[in-house]
Amino acid sequence: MNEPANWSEHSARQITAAGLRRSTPRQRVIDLLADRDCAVTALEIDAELEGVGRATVYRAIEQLEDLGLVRKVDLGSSAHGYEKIEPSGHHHHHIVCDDCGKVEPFEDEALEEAIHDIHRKGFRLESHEVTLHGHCADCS
Amino acid sequence: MNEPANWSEHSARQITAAGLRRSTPRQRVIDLLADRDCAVTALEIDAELEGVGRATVYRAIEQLEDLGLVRKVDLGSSAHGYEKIEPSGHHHHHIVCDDCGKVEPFEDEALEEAIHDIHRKGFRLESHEVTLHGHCADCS
DNA sequence: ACTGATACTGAGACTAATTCTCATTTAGTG
DNA sequence: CACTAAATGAGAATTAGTCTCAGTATCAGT
Ligand SMILES: [Zn+2]
Ligand SMILES: [Zn+2]
Ligand SMILES: [Zn+2]
Ligand SMILES: [Zn+2]
Repeated sequence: MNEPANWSEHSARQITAAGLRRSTPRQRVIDLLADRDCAVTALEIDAELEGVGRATVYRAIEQLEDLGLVRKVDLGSSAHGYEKIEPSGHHHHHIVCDDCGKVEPFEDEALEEAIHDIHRKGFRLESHEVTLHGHCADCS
Repeated sequence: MNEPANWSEHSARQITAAGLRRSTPRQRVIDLLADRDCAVTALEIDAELEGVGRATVYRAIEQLEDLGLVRKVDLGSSAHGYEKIEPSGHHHHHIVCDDCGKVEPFEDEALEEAIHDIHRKGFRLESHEVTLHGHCADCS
């Protein structure tokens, strides 16, 4: 019961609520992110969105990040992408093949529980990122 | 019962075993990493090691990584550093303050168990990285 | 210790990713 | 419609990281 089609609308509303305007270029970035279920890099977005400037793509991502609508994910070998954050809190983590760079999403309830049980005085925890590294079948 | 003073020697031995030579510049990179208990960025190493070229720093890091002597760690906001890998397998993960960028190491046994229980067909898992994000006391 | 083969090195050119600047356009308000 | 400020795109600037290459240093063999 996810709401992939709604994240775009939800984000547009949050953008407005934050006092920002509804511009076409930014909305196109939002729509592209809404369509993807896993990480996309800033340059991929830039390349895919003809007519939208690089600067705009980076700015949009930054704003969405600030509003907690998008999260940055480490994709190994110095690359990183962004993916939408479902308001439900439902999310996944990533396994990356250190040989070919393939990235695969995964979910694990026990892992989530272990993380939720971590408390650190002097820190208000808000999110987490887990990346498993290994070698995929093709690279073994 | 850690062996912080020995990692440097251990690494030097592995370097030799891999057919590489014992050069002073590379050894200086190793020694610097041996001294640190948490992540250092490549540029920090470069800045701290007068007389050692940037290229050499990056090359040394890459070789140490390939030999499994050093691991890359994500430090939030597009920065990443490297830290030595204890032969014992003993390691820590990181909490980063999304406001000021402060990074703090932590260890959690339950988390490690949860991670070790994860199996993914089509993937031979070898290592993992966990980063908790939040706000430190100073930034709240 | 001398020698040769070759790993290693530093300087700086180069590339790629991201940020910044600024003149122009556009959304939203009245 | 008119005004104001947010937003945009082109491209310059900055940063991080990689590559090239001519000279240097390591090490095995003598
Ligand atoms: Zn993903
Ligand atoms: Zn999680
Ligand atoms: Zn650390
Ligand atoms: Zn661990």
